Amino acid sequence: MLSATEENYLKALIKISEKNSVDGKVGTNELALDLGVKPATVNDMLKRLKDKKLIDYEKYGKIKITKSGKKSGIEIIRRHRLWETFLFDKLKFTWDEIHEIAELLEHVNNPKLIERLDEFLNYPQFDPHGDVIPNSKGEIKIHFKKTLSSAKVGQVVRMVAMKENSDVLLKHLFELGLGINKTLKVVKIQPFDLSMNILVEKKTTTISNKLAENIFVVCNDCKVIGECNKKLCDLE
Amino acid sequence: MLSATEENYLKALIKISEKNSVDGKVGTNELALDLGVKPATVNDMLKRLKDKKLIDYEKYGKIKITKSGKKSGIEIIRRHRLWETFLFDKLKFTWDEIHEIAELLEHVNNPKLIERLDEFLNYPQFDPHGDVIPNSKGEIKIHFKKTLSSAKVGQVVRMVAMKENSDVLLKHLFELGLGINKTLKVVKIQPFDLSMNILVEKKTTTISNKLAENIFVVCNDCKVIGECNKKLCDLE
DNA sequence: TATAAAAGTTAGGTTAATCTAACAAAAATT
DNA sequence: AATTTTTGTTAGATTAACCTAACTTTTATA
Repeated sequence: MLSATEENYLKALIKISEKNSVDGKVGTNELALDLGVKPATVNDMLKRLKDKKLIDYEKYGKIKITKSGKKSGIEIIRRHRLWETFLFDKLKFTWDEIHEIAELLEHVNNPKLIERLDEFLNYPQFDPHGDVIPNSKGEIKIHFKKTLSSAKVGQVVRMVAMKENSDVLLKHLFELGLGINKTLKVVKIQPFDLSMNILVEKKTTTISNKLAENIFVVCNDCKVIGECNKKLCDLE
Repeated sequence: MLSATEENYLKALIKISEKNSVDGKVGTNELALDLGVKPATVNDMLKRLKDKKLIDYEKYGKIKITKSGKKSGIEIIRRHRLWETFLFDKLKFTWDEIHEIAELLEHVNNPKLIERLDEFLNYPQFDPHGDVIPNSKGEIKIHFKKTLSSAKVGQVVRMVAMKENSDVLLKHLFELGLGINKTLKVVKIQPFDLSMNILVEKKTTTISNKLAENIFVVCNDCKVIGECNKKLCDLE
């Protein structure tokens, strides 16, 4: 069993090591800064996390999350992103409101609750910010995010995010039958103004190039990678 | 701001003082037993709750919750019962599963979350166990729970609970268009076997006396009482 | 390479929430 | 009324999560 604090350390560790990239190793001060606590506090916690075999760590060395730590951390990320999806899709919160509330809900630890929530939300693959939701096995789909405007005729893509969260854009997309996690096919691109004919849920609509530039999509058949041995997203 | 532990003390205090009835006063050992901690632990906490003006308390005296304490406590009860309703109605958990999960979710403190959840659930008045859900002002509707079989012809009542939670009963009720928070009117009672003709959502159906004995209802126009100066329910 | 700066550690302290063991007060019973 | 039982309190510990202040190691740079 992990405390909410320990869970936050693992989450931060995954986030920072994604950023640092090269070796995925993290420093004490870096962690402290991210978590908003003092380095001395982090130092105490590192001992605890090491005892629980959630990190590899030697005095004055760098921090490296273990397989087991990563597994737990990804579970928290999964919970966070599912709750964000719930708050956005069902309770109609806006982009900027969901993170803070999900930070609280993510620490409610009940596996069946998360499975049922996933089912209720119809197994979403992306949260409202366009980030991948790890599946129940902790696997993460690697994907290549790009704007819809860069898609080719005939391609089937899945919408995962928007460049901005304005009400106008949101409403416009809704009217077109578009939204996060919706799949669409590029039917035709007008050479004159680059406007697109797309097929969404058996209905054909036309969208301007300007709109297409504001929609992020991923290809619809990327690989599932276990245990997060790759970056969470934005991989190129 | 209250800690989850403090919230649990207030909840327990309200629950026990409802039971003790007469003066609504509670003892240290009683509280300790309910919360599953030692009396010494409770004693420490009493000092803290007194400092925060959540209880009235003198050494060796009885514990009495204050207005402010009751207000907070009722808010926790509201959260708990709304989450239970969510888990039952939306995530399809059973009666016996919802309490435990709601015990965790109730401590997520975000007022807007609870308002939105309430709205999403369509402002339910009773949780799946048939207990009243306090409204957003902390007001509690006093009601007189009785079995549907005791209702008279012409009466309009609201279903609030069942005697048991069997799948068979649940499915049967669902087929009849019945369920918690549904309103129904008694159209006719057959003198021979006491079976009832009832009107639910513009549809008339017949239910046996045996079934009617297993359904708890309340009259549809009871008074709203502020600040919980009466028992939560089961008032006669 | 010596030294200054940055990064990391330790020692000692605090608060919330728990415990055990011993004690004190109140209530019940003989 | 005296005594026993129940109830409640205090003192002293523990653990998690935090802090400050002082110290040490590593890294960067003059």
